[in-house]
Amino acid sequence: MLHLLIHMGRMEGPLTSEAAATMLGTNPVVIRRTMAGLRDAGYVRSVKGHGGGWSLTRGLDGITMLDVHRALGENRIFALGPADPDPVCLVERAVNGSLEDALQEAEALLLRRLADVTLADIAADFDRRFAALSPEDRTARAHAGQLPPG
Amino acid sequence: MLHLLIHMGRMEGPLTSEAAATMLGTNPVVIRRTMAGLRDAGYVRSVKGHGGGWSLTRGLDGITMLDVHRALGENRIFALGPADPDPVCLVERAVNGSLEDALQEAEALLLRRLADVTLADIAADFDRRFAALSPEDRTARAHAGQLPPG
DNA sequence: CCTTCATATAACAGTGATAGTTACATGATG
DNA sequence: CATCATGTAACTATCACTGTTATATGAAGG
Repeated sequence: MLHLLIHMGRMEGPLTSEAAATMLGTNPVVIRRTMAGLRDAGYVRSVKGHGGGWSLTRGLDGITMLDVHRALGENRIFALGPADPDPVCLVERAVNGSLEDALQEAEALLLRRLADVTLADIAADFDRRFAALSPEDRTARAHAGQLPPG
Repeated sequence: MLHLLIHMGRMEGPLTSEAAATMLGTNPVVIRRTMAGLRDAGYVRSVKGHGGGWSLTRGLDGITMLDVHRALGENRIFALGPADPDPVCLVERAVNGSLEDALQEAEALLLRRLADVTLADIAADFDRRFAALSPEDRTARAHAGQLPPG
């Protein structure tokens, strides 16, 4: 999804769900479902009808990885977690306590890191990767629909 | 599962899968499946027949939360992750790069924290919680099958 | 108007991972 | 040799997620 937003930041005009679905090898309805979260959070806008589609409401430098993560409702960071969040057994409570301490520290660090990186930073990283390609590769990539920087 | 191991560390004799399943409100076969990982990693041993069951091969201070996590084969720490681990698209590669940087940092921190805590530490935490109970509560808990410390 | 394009959303089907269950084999104990 | 307990295969159930179909709504252009 980050992927799509960055592509959108480099395009003129809106991106249709149809086109986005083709890019990601999925279905337009799936795109709409997912983008709905980003629209509700105010990062993108959707327009119906001729010439419609999805577009950003702000620059790539105004959206962090954390923003996107939250807007997509992906609040579960870890695959681990307490089996029972409020157990009666004191042993279980002690287990949860230790586990949660560790998880919260790691989660806090991850969220800080995600908040540090804007989509513009990722786009700049793309530019570096593109510039590192040989001229032939650059041409091939451009023909494959991957726009060159600028 | 940590739960069970700590109970085992405070019991005389082995714990049957049947009893463990009752404790966790699940099925003996599920217990056997899960404990198999811990047995293969050498933290517990299983004995068949009369008086058989599961027992620890070492003290609770010889097992960390990380040990258990690894032995259970729970290698997926995060619910997040790259959609395509090796994409052709350079934008996707740039996204993966930024995401992986953040994830790896957080994962490394979490693993350090998990490795820091032994099951004996958790058991000690249990003791503190138990000691903090009123005498009546302590009696009630003991009758409910939750052994007092010592 | 009315056709076309595009999103909005509900409803349903497919899919994969995990948990639970049943069944049977094996081994240890008394 | 009966009983207790694990080992394991095979099947079912459940749940979340993805994909699909169908219908409604709204915007643009002729």
